[in-house]
Amino acid sequence: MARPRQFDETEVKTALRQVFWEHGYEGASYPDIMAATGLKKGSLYASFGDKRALYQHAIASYDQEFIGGAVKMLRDTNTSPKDRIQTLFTSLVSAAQTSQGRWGCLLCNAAVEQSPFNPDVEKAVSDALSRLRSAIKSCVKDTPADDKVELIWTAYFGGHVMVKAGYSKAILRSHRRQVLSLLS
Amino acid sequence: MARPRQFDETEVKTALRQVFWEHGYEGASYPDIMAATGLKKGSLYASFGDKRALYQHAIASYDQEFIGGAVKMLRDTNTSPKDRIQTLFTSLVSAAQTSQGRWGCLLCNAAVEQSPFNPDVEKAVSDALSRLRSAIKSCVKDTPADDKVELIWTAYFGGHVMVKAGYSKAILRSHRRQVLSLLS
DNA sequence: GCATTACTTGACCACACGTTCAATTAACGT
DNA sequence: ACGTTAATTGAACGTGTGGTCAAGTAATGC
Repeated sequence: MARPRQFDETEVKTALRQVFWEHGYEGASYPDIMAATGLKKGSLYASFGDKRALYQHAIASYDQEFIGGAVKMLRDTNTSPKDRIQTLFTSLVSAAQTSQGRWGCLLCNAAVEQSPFNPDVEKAVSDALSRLRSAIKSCVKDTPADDKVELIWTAYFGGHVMVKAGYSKAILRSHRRQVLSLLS
Repeated sequence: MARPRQFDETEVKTALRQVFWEHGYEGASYPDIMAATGLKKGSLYASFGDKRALYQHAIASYDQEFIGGAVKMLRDTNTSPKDRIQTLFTSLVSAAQTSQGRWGCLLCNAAVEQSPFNPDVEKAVSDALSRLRSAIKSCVKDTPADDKVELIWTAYFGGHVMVKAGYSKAILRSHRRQVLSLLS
């Protein structure tokens, strides 16, 4: 056989997720990407493809880790629907004004800056968003918010816009309280 | 005296708004900007400054025209609060899947792609967003949605994310109905 | 030990970017 | 008619971009 890879594929994908999350697609340059992953351009091209492909890997990693986690949480019937929605919006409060920058939600960022220009991004993003919507739907089923799925859904991503815009945790807490009031 | 300007300043600012709205900050190149405004680089620099300044002009134009218009509408007590909120979210439905592309909301786009990196953008965007929030607040005062200002506010910008993501008018209409149900 | 094979490296490419500026053009006051 | 002054033009600049590739390196099977 031949020389084995000197990096862990999952670690690299996590680094890709991080660097595109922080800088956006166009804002992340190869120097940034190389610094984040520890790989040189050549290795990145050989193993993962061009910049667009790297971005798709970043989206996939975010989808799997964060959207996947949220969906699982929202569908966990061991806790009350209200607790689950509270957990979802608490992650938003945590995302506001952290010391490590305001990254918002990678999917939300990708939707805004890339979906209209890149069909692959559009598909990956809308798939993930729709999955979250379904999870919210199943969570609020048989609650007073049964007929307010889209409202809760957009409120979640609108909250991420506010995080990017620089609003405080206090605003996001008010926001969370108002969402939770729909469920009682 | 000297040679007068051969362009209308307001028209150029409108063109700047359009081109950054469509392509985003980094996505709009000078060829794009020159085509949209009809001015050459030199004139743009002499009259409006560098690319960051052009972007600020675009944001200001959007703020004045669209946010200003929405604020005025929301504060117009000649129509019912519900009608006013309906008008606001009908603009969202119209923004979905138009033939001329999915531009969303320039302020929302600017928040996501530039606010964390450009303090001037951050200030202009959060000012405008806050003004809209105040207008929503005054609109829903003394309605059942009196305590749901942040929810309606984020739902509006979350809706713009969905427009960018490519969702249909039908989804946006459901969304509008759910927002309006808060007011009755 | 050696050939094979895959991974890694860094130099290199063409191009597009935002920006600058000297030269040109055109309107005004005199 | 002319000089002044600002607006306009287009070529040029340096830099950074995403992408390529031949040479070097290291692990495996024989």
